[in-house]
Parts: sequence; C-alpha cells; structure tokens
Amino acid sequence: MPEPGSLSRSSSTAKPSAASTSNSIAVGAKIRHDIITGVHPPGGKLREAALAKQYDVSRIPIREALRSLESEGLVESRPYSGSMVAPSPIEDAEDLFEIRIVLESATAKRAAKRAAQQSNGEAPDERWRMIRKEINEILAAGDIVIGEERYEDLAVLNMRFHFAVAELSGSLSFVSLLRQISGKIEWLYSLNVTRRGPQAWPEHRDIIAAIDAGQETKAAEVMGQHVRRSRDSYFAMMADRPS
Amino acid sequence: MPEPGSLSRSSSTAKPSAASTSNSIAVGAKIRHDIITGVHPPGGKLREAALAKQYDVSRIPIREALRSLESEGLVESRPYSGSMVAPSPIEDAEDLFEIRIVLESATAKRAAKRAAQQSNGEAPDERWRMIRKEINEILAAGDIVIGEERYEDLAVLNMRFHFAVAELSGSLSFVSLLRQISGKIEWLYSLNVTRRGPQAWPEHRDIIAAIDAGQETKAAEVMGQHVRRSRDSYFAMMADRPS
DNA sequence: GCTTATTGTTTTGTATACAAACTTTCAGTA
DNA sequence: TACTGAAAGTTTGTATACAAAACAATAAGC
Repeated sequence: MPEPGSLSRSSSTAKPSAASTSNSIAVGAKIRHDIITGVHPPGGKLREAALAKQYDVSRIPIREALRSLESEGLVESRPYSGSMVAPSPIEDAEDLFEIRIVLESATAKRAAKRAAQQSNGEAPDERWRMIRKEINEILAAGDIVIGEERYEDLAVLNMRFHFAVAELSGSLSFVSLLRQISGKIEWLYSLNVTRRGPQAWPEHRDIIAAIDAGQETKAAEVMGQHVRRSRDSYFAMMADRPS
Repeated sequence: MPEPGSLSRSSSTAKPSAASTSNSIAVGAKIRHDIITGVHPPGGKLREAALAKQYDVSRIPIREALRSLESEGLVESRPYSGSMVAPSPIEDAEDLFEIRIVLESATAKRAAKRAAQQSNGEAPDERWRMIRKEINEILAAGDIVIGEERYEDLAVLNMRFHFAVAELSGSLSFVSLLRQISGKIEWLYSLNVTRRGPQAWPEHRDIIAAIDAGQETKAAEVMGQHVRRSRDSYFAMMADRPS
C-alpha cells in the first residue's frame, strides 16, 4: 500500500484554493496533488472510506475536498454513486487551451490598461506595486529552478505567474475563473513541463514588458501567442509519444 | 420570521448545478434562489445553525450547499469565521460582462464551426440535433413568457439559452466554466430583466441564424454584440436608478 | 439460456455530538 | 479615557453513528 497522502509535500503547492475548512484545505491539496501526479489514476474510483483511512481524517473533510475538486473538474460525482477521478485532461486539452487564450489575453489586456493608468499617476495603487514586485520574484525564481532542472517546482511557478497577471488585471472575477480551471491546466502542463518549460519561461518577460509599457493590444497578443505556443508544444509532444 | 426556504418553488429553476448530494442539491438551489431574490442580503452573515433550522435539514447539507455556492462566487467564507453572502454582483458587473463577451463569443464561434461540419455530413451527431431542437423550444417558450410578462421565468430561459449554445460548441469545459459564473450572471440579469428581457430575446434568433449558417466569425460577432447590449442596458438602468 | 425479481452488501447521505478556533465582552491598568 | 489582556460565549470544523439508496449476486420464471 503506497499511502498516497504521506508522500506528498503539502508545502510544494502554492495552495491557490479558496476553500474553507482548515483540514479540508490540506487534504484537498494532497488529493489534488495525488491526482495530478497519477497516484489516483483517471477514471479511478474515489471511495470516501478508503480516502479517509489513507489521509487519516474522517469522511467529512474528504467529502468537502471532493466537492472542491469537483468544482475544479478534477473529480466527477453522482449522487449515491460516488466520485471518480475525471478523465485525463488530454481529452479536453484543445478546449482548455482555447479557454486560456481568450481568458488570459483579456487579463493581460486589462493589466496593461491598468499599468497605463498607473504611470499616468491616476491611482497610486499599492496592491498593484506589490503584485508587480512578486512577479519579478517569480521570474527570478523560475530562472534558478530551470537551471537546477526542478521542473515540478517550475509548474507551480508557472501557475503563480499566470495568476499574478490575472491579479494585475484588478478583476477578482477573472482570478477566480482562472482558479476554477487551474487544476486541469496544471495537470496538463505537468505532462509537458520538461519540454515546454525552459522554452516558455523567457516569454513571460515579453508579456510583462508589454504590460509595463501599457500596450493593451500588444499585451493581449503576446499572451495569446504564449498560450498558443504552449498548445502547439503540447500537441507536438503528444504526436511524438502516442502512448 | 419569513421562513426563506418555504417560499421558493424549487421547480422554478432548471437546476444547472452539477453538485452531488440529493438533499444538498435542493437546499443549495433554495439558498441560491434566496440570495438572488434578496432574501439573504449581500454581506449578510450565513450562520450554519440558523440555515439548518430555516431549511429544515442538518448542518451537513447546509455546509455542502455553501461550498457549492462559494465556488460560484455567491458566498464567501473564511475558516472558522463563517460564510456571508457575496457583495452584490453590481461590484463586478463590468468584469462579468467582459468575461461573458470573450467566453460566449468563443462558444458561438465553435458552435458555428460544428454546424458547418454537420451540414457537410461529416458527423451526423444526434446530440447536436437534440440540443438544437431544445433551443427552438426555448425560443418559443420565451416568446410566450414575454407575452405574459413572467420575467422571472424569462431569466431562467435566458440562462438556458446561453447554456444550450455552449453545449452546441461541444466543449464540456466551456459549459462548466459558464456554469461557474452562471449564478452571478443570473443574479445580475434578474436586476434588469424587465427592461432588457423583451428587447434582448429576438437577438437570440440572430445568434442561432449565424450558427446555423456555419458563419464562425459572424456568430462570434453577433453574440458579442448581444452581450455588449446587455451590458449597456444594464449600466443605463443603473444610471437611471442610482439607488 | 436469458431475462427479471429479490435479497444482501456496499457506499453514499445525513443527523447528532464533541473539539477547536474565532469573537466579543469585560476587567484591569497606564 | 483609551488600550491591553484574558475569559466566556458563540460558531465553525470534525468524528462517530445511523439511515437511505445504489450496486451485485443469486434465484425464480419464461
């Protein structure tokens, strides 16, 4: 018995979840991690009693975690029938990339718009400066992680970067919508991170440059290109490995 | 004491929720309805014990319902601190409309693309025909409802129409993403349905016409215009009533 | 042999009970 | 009077126990 819960470093993920219960959050993060890393295979049944024993909590936190994962699309449930791991995100890769293209182009555009407003001194937003600073740290951390080839951490940093851009947009709605699909995006990304990661990371600086310059259209375009390249890289990878 | 749960016809909503538990679904739908109709005012605290008594169930289904509503953005929670009704969607109206513009333009575009494939006889998709037929019924039902000025039902039909278009796109990811914000959209829509509803309904036929013709670009454009008009109508309404 | 009813088992759904954490209140002090 | 601090009270978080529904296996009937 592999004891799935015990082998996951709960600190490895940046916990983008906005759930509620203290323990449920931790358990949910563990199960999410174990789904993404394949400990719980796609289509596999998730019995509440078994999970409760594995993660050493009662069924209640397990249920809450499963509800949260269900809303992220990582788990599917039917009343009185139980939960199972969602089919591999490979199935809706095309859709997910298209959603990212339209959503994230919009966030980049809005972020650039706000940047322009900032430089006009219109609104000296402290929160904006904080997030903008955090992005620099994320980018620097990514450079290091790539040098050390710690790709699992790169996947997390990549997610954090895209969330940060969404936060720059100033729209909580966009952030929370992005969060809804972040589970599947990260799942998908982790399948190709060794190939795409090092190539993709420098592109993030181009996105930020356009945002900083306040060029709305260009920011949207660069972000769209970025996601499109991720998509193409993903499908190229799939073509190479038709496993 | 107004007994909030008892005055909601649970059959009035088409239950777009994909939650799980039998009773939790019903309770969640009731609470959602009571939030949208203002029984639970924005910012109001939602105590689990009180809700349990009001809706005559235990705290467990209440909790599950609150989690579901939280993921829809209708409720906000903090660990050990409780839940409250989210601030009125008025706050993020601009964002919600922008999200709808980019998302629903994409669904309309994809639906048109699939329609073109259908007419080429490429894939005789039975499910497509079923949804397409359902749309005709929705449109007809809307005409009747407008004639009778039953605007609450129109809000539901409007939501069903936009969901149906998303389903025509063939992408479950788009549908579930739309579902995530459907609560707030419906909430927002219900504030302006008497004004916008009758005006907006005929536009739906233009959208479907473009989709049926397989004109991707036009379908996206018409859908975008449709949502933009809703947005403008909404803000015009807000300007008239600065309550 | 195949379909269908029936019962037994398993699993989820819900209620109750208890533990943990936050909030508020109220002294006490500077 | 304003502020710090602790303790009571309230509310959420979790565990256990029981009820209801789905699933599976078996047997009866055609």
